[in-house]
Amino acid sequence: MVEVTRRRAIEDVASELFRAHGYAATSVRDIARALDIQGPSLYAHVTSKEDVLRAIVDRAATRFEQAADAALATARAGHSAALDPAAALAALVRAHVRVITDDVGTAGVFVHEWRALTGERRAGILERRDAYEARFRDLVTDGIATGDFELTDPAVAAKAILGMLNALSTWYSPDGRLPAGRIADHLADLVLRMLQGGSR
Amino acid sequence: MVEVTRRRAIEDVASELFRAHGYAATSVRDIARALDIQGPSLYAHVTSKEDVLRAIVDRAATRFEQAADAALATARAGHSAALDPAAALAALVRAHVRVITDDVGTAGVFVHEWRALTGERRAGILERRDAYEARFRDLVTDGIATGDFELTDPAVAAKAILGMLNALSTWYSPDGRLPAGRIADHLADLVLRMLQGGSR
DNA sequence: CCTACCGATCGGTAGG
DNA sequence: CCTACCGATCGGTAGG
Repeated sequence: MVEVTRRRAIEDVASELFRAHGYAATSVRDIARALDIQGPSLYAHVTSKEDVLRAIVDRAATRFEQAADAALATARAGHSAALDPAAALAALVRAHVRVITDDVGTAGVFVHEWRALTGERRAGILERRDAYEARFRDLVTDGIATGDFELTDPAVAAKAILGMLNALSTWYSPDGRLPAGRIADHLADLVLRMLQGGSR
Repeated sequence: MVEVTRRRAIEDVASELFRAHGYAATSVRDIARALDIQGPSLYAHVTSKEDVLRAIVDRAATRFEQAADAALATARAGHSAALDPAAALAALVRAHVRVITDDVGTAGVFVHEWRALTGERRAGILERRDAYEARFRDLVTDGIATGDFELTDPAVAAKAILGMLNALSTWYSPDGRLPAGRIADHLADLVLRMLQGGSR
């Protein structure tokens, strides 16, 4: 968390507080206190408390989207013809896990606190969340079509995968037993096995 | 949600509001309004807002624990000797799903809003959550020992399973496409496949 | 970035 | 279960 601007420092501090205590339970003065300034001084840098939340959630959404773009582009690069659904999904899972472990505060806010947004901001982020979930669902559907995956409901599978991955934002700690890379290995493995079913 | 006492009606209304908007974002007057009474009138039935949360979370914890007890007792009943870990875990998953779908408001509060508890109440519920998670983890460990399951980290697997099941409290609706029973079928299937790995 | 301050709302109490 | 009310805190503004 090396901040270049004051605005960014505010968002970093706020994302950690929002993740730990929730948006509604975090006051503007709590954020200010963590930065060693007075509450009203925050308004020299932000227009409202909700705007801070919007900025955090927006940035997190962008990070998830870009990581997914990069992961799928790489997975596709290897294969001139059709995409290997299992390899693509594994890449997508690893990318998602990396976004969370790289900044568990921001990711946790994206996962849990977007509900505190109102009006258009809420609608906009809901749309992006749905589109992101669709990437997982579509890949599962592809894998069923190619015969790589063996299951009947891609929508439930996508909800299950994202639920299991997003829970990471509640239990991951950089100081934990497992390094982020090992966790990504385990989760990608669990997801693939869940979908592939195998000859059993 | 057929309430016998006023106190229970308060908890039912509050659990739905807490689940939908969060504990901190729900005011005592919001709860009262949903019951068509004045805010202060609530205090004839409860001692504090946090006590309402505590009661909801306590009851939810008890429901999860009792459902797990019953599921494991049934799974054990069939086998005079050693327990079949796959069958036991499937029963545990189904029981967990049923508790959520039977009352998604209360379950959602248990899953997400217990953090708003303070002091001893928070510590107490954290202990019960840990013990509950240990049931899943221990069954996974058993299954690895018997050779039924094929994976290396039971702790990560337990977190993954509960994360995927608990996400149900954010997307399940009684009016949804799939009836609760079908969802339980899908999730139990996904969990078992995730653990069994198979000969692939 | 500060002090001084605003109206609104919060959880909760008194007294019926 | 009500009205009247409490001190504390909320997000935010004015004016430097």
